[in-house]
Amino acid sequence: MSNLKTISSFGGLIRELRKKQMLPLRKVAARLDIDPSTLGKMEKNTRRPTLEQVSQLASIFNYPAEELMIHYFSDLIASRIEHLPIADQILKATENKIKQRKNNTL
Amino acid sequence: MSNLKTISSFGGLIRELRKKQMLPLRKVAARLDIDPSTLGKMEKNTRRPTLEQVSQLASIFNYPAEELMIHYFSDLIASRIEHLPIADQILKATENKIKQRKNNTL
DNA sequence: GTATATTTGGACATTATTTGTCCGGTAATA
DNA sequence: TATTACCGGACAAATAATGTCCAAATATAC
Repeated sequence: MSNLKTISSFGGLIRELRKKQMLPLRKVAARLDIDPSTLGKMEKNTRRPTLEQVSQLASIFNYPAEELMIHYFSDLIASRIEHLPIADQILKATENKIKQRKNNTL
Repeated sequence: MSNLKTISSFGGLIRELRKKQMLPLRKVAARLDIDPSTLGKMEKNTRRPTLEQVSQLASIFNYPAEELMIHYFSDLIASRIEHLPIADQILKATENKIKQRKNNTL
């Protein structure tokens, strides 16, 4: 039940992964070289990890880094625009811009 | 020729709008209460306006605020992820999350 | 071609946001 | 009950975003 469609947040996902391996925050936090409290906040989506921490987490939990990155960035973007009525249009426009810019530099 | 599909950047758009009205940076900057240089950078996409400045620009140029906002946010997001090979998947995941969260709070 | 106005870009300053710590309280577990 | 884990708020440090100033480059008007 933990694929991109059912797990909705980065924090929820890494918490699941940690629980599955029966690790306390303390242990994982030590490997990331941060305070357990900070990691706890990441799991509650009130703090964001750095990109490097995202890779480290993927490696610690032996989880595909790419998928974790997708969760990381989509959370980041969603948090920024989900409250707007034009969120959908923004995403479409973004898609178009990226396509267009890619073509222009080929 | 200045619709969402052909104009690719926020800066390019506001520059076009300003030129169409034959206004120097100086004049528009004065209305935004910022240095002309800052506005110039916004037009070159090396500085971002605040959200309030986006509305002000819409009003100054008599351009639909919503559309300008779409340009603003899509530029913001594109700049952050366009260099990634997984950009597209991120956008899809974002879309899904937003949909899902909207349903969960209905 | 000179004078004037506009635009550009870099160094620096200011402010806002993000990330992290510390610590005291609460909840769960042995 | 003792121990371990987790939570959450106040504060601190680091980073990023926004803005200014100024001098050089460009364009426009005379």
